Amino acid sequence: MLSKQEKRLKRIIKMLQLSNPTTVNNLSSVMDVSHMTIRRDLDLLKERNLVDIFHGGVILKDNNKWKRQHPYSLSYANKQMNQEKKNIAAKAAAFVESEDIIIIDTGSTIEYFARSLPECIPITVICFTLNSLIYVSKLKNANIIFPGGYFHENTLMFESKEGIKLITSHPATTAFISASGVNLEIGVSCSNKYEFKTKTEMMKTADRKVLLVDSSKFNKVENTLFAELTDFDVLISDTGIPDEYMDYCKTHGIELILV
Amino acid sequence: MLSKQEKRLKRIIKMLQLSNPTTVNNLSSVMDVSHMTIRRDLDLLKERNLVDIFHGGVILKDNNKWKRQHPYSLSYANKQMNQEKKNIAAKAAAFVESEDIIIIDTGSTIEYFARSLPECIPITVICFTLNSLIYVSKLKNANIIFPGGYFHENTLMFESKEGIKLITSHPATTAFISASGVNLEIGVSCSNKYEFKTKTEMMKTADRKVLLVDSSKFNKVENTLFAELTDFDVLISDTGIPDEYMDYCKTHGIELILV
DNA sequence: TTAAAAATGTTATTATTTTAACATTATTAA
DNA sequence: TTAATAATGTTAAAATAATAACATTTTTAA
Repeated sequence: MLSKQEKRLKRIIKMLQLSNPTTVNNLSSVMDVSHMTIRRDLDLLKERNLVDIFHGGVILKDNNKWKRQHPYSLSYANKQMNQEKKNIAAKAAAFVESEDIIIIDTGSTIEYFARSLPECIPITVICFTLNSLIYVSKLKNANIIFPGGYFHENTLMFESKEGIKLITSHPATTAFISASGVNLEIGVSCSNKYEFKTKTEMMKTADRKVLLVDSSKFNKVENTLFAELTDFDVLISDTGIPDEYMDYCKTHGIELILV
Repeated sequence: MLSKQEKRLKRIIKMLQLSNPTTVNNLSSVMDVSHMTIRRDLDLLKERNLVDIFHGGVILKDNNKWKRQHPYSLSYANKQMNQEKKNIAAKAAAFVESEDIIIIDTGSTIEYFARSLPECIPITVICFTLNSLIYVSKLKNANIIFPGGYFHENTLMFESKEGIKLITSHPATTAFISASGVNLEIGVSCSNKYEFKTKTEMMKTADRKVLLVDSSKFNKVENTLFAELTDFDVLISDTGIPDEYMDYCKTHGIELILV
């Protein structure tokens, strides 16, 4: 026999399946318990990873949503910064203008960026990861250039000498680049050696360099250094970055955007 | 040209597609407009029946018309021959052996072939279409080489000079090739001029050439001729092919397999 | 049954969001 | 260009929701 509370939890889930999301007030009035009881129930459901709570209500989590919809996405180890990444990506998308030739890097933030690209202005997109390609290829307004090469499963990236040549011969107006480590003294780094050539080539050819990194990457150094922070024109991150980086950007003329 | 507001509306929908629901505050901060502007936008979207508004935020209606189809498969004009294509693909997959380096062509039959590839022997796959890549990239037993280039939406194919070089520098043991026209006198043809270089290069470098075509393609000639029938070592088709092709294969030493 | 524990309810305070009125800025058409 | 109009921004007051502390009820187990 289920406890009263467990029965309520089941009923909440059922109600959510009927209309998602719903409000604390609605649940409270329909189930004839106080809003505090509902809130405590929701806290439990949240702990069990079944719902998300927002100001005023709840939404049912679709746990398999990610896998079902996007089987080619990276299996993100750290989903902690997902909202920040999405916001950073959305901000970056505003930098894309009509007739731009943009080149985009690897990583989950960049995948979100690819998913945020405008659909109403003509652009050319150079990309070299499968996860981004899947979204970019849907754009009706984009020419797509994919410098191919050898496949790396962990990043879903392709790279080769020939691919580098394709990048070199198509100078981008803006490069949107990610990193797994950003350090004032040491520089900007990534996790895989094979990324180096592609990253540095993007940096060389692109007119404007935009770095997209969430704040969790700051003060870290990963195994492959590929740029100085001053090599970038724009840095987009979230408000969690250390203060010294704000000062650094100011004094070194890097446009800093925090979401 | 869309108005600023319409652009914002599109962007709001996009952000919702990334994370649903979302808050007025989040939208306002990411898009750098006041919350009142967002509220007015949301009112519009609500009027258009695209979203629901609740205290604090918005949720995307799941009947929304912005949901795009997944266009990673070719929109097969002729689904008549689908079963034949699948059977042809399955037969062809039996030709793949351990340590093989195979290169695979464009088209729906080849997509079925990619989906039929063995999962238990180590192979290297060279492919250059998005639809095949999506299946090949799931294989745990395959090294993948993707000669990149410019994207062609109708065939989901990529091609470029640099891609050709990658093909040349990785001679395949077997090439699995498709065609949209097979004609005894004229030869084997495809529908798009841009396929020519890639197809002829595959033919040149591969040790063994296998042609996969269903019987509906016989006696047809499409605009770009890329080979003679005698250039192939194996022809896999279905029992609907004209008799003269059977004789031809016999007299010209082409292994003919009908499913 | 009863005391202890757990669950639920009540209330006031705090935090957040909404609304509405008006100011400012951008866009449009003459 | 200017005047008119539309779009967006600002602000303060009103409405709603969240939190926390404590009261009450229900459940549990001796």
